[in-house]
Amino acid sequence: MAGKKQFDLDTVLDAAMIQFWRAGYAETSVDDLSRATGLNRSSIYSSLGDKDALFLRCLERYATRYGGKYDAALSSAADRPLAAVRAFFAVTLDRIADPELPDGCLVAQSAMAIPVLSSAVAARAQEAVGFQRTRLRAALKAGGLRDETAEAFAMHSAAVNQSLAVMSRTGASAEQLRAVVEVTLDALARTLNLGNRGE
Amino acid sequence: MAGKKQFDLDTVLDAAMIQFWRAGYAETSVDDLSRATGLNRSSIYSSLGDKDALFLRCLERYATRYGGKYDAALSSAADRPLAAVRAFFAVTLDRIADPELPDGCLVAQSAMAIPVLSSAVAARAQEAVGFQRTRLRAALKAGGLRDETAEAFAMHSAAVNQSLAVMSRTGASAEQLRAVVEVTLDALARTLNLGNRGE
DNA sequence: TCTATCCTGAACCGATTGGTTCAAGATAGG
DNA sequence: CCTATCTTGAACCAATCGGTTCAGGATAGA
Repeated sequence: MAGKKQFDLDTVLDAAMIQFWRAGYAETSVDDLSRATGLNRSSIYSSLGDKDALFLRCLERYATRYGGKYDAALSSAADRPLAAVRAFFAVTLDRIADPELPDGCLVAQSAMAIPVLSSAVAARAQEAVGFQRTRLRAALKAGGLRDETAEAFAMHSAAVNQSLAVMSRTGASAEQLRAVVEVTLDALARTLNLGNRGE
Repeated sequence: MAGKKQFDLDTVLDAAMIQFWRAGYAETSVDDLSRATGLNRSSIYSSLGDKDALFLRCLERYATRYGGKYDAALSSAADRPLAAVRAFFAVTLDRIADPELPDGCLVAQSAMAIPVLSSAVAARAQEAVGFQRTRLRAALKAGGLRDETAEAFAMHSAAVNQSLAVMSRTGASAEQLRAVVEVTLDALARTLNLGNRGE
């Protein structure tokens, strides 16, 4: 070894991720990334690869970080499915409420841009959206919902979760976003009660 | 007058609108617009203004065209609120199902890009999202919902409507999108029944 | 036919895009 | 101290960006 790394990789990746998150792939130039990370252009290429590779890495980082939180929120679904889904949405609402982070959602942002993304990036974005549906479906099944009902609610909840990203960018307040979620939670609560009564 | 217009304005505007709709503002160059419309670069500038003005015009066109359809769908809300809201979502689902048109939604697309749009365009996009909530709220109130309930359902329905744009871009099937909507419609149906029983 | 009007293609502008190269400087291990 | 390794800034590249200009062709009314 020799000269040590003169920047913190985690800090740099976070800065790049936030830049992509805020402005999107197309509206982020390598110069923007250089400014955001404080790294020189040539350092970005030598240390992090080209724009596509870096974006993919940021998408991965985002999916891993928040994917973990979503999984944790849903972990209690078998015992208390309603509270679990509420916690699921709280992950998104808390993230939006955090003034340190941009509004919106990097995955939703990328999903909207799929027609103009490279196939590798598009596939990864599509996969990330699919994961949300998968973890919701598993949680809802564990919570006692019939297969088709779980599937429908998983799809619906994943969609509503993405919609929060859109609405937050239009300046929707925290209360308004909560209202969006509450309608879904009410519907789930009634469906769960129906199932309990039926057995 | 002299030399007649050598292109059909409606056709050209539709082509430009679809280009923006598919690729978004940032990923659409004036060259792309030239190719999509068949018009020369200089013709675009002299006849339609610069990129910003043209985008604004396309956004206006989009909002007017589909705004009218949404209004028509909701017009029967006083008599049959559930059917009206179902028709509201059908406007979006039909549009997504149309193979002639891009997936997604120009308004949702623009809303996601608000942080990097010019203030005039951003304001217009924000306004367009607000209109959806307003027309839904008015329809739901006319349908007999209490003010707060109408407000919550309007917000929720507008959000779900936007989410269809995101989900359609990830390759969601028509049945999956219908499932997303059906959960919302079920919730509305039960809320409407509750109100009827209460009086 | 003449002429005013409109549209066309092509060239041009400076700025910025993603991407590459390289000499010079900083650093830590030997 | 010396050297191998890493980072840095700056220059450079071709391509494209949004935007402008202009000569010439096409057209319709007079």
